[in-house]
Amino acid sequence: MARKQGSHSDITGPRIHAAALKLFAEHGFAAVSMRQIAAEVGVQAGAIYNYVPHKQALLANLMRGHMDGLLADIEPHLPEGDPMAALDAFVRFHIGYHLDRVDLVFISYMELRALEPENFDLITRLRGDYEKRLERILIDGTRDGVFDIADPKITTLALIAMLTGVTNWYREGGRLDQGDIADHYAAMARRMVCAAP
Amino acid sequence: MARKQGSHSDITGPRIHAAALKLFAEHGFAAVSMRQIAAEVGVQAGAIYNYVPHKQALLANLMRGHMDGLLADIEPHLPEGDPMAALDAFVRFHIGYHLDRVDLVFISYMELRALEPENFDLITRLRGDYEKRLERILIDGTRDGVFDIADPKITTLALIAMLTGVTNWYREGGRLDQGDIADHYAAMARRMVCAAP
DNA sequence: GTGACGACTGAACGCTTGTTCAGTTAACAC
DNA sequence: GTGTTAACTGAACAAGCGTTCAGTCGTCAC
Repeated sequence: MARKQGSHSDITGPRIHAAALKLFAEHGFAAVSMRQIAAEVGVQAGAIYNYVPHKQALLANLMRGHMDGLLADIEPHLPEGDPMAALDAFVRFHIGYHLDRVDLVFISYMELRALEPENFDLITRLRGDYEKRLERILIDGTRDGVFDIADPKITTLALIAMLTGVTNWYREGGRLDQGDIADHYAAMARRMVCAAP
Repeated sequence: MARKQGSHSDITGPRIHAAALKLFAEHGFAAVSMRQIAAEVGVQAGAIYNYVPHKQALLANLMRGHMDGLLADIEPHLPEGDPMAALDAFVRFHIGYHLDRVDLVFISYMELRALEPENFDLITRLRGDYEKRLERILIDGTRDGVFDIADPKITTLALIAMLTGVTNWYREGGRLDQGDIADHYAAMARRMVCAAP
């Protein structure tokens, strides 16, 4: 038996990537075999190679898609000219975007080392671009005197680590919903960048 | 040829664990083979089984040792009765301890999922114990009115994520040394838990 | 000098890995 | 109805996996 019913090329490709995402997040890139991914889709391992040249590309595609989406989506979310509002917007965007894509975030942080140098450099550069968005806000706010920040680079990294950490413990249906969480983190972020009393 | 010179049993065991630590941190647990670990030590793969019953135990030993050390070491570092001083001490201890053990921290966060349920539960519980130390400080400080914290649980998780994030970018000989970094993070932590101006 | 023992080798075990490819079949164009 | 093609199977490939174990050989106690 070969094709089962109708043409599947436009649906199998995404399904393979979705299965890979799920399994990579659950077990790690190296611990997942092409056969497991194929089984999740309901297909033989060989079929995957109609859509992807090798296993590495599966991971690279997922990460690349994640970073591209992240950079494209944040652009319209950041108001110009008001650093405090921009920081607030960044926090809420970051938490919302990441909580909606926990698996993607997870593998993008965990499996960087599984990438070949070329892909590694690309993803690292894109992540740097994203962090620059926040650093820009902090620098602008410091220049305007609305923030009091000793080292914008460190504060950027501290904030991003703090925000991304949410994905490690957030569970849907838990004590707090996404809105509550975003409120808390926005408040903490605001305190971090303002002068102490 | 068997033994090369002198008795090695008390040195080979630690060397195997050290090699495993290095390689797990570099490539991930699943991506490292027993033969690679053995080669790093200068021994055949079979020799590892004189020291460890299976690969999984190698990982579990490393994580267990890390968490035990962490919990034992923090105890004498936290002053009683002064939440602000305790928070400061916690921040400095956490950063110092983690920056001295970047590889251990890395695999303890990354490879949790590679543990079998029994080991997973153990490590997760130990980590919870550690986080409780910080949460206790925050709760005490809030009770005493020196902190202003809406949700101690969330602030705990936010602080720990922020602090542990340092291990992702710190490089020895970089722009800032450990002391500078600890100062910055201590200041940020203080702001996070105090009422905004 | 002899015997016991601990530390290690090296080969082997059955299995799984990523990847390739000739062959099969449903769907579509004409 | 025929021919073409896209989608997929299923078997095969060499390589590598974790683990076991009989055998080898320094070292030490007596």
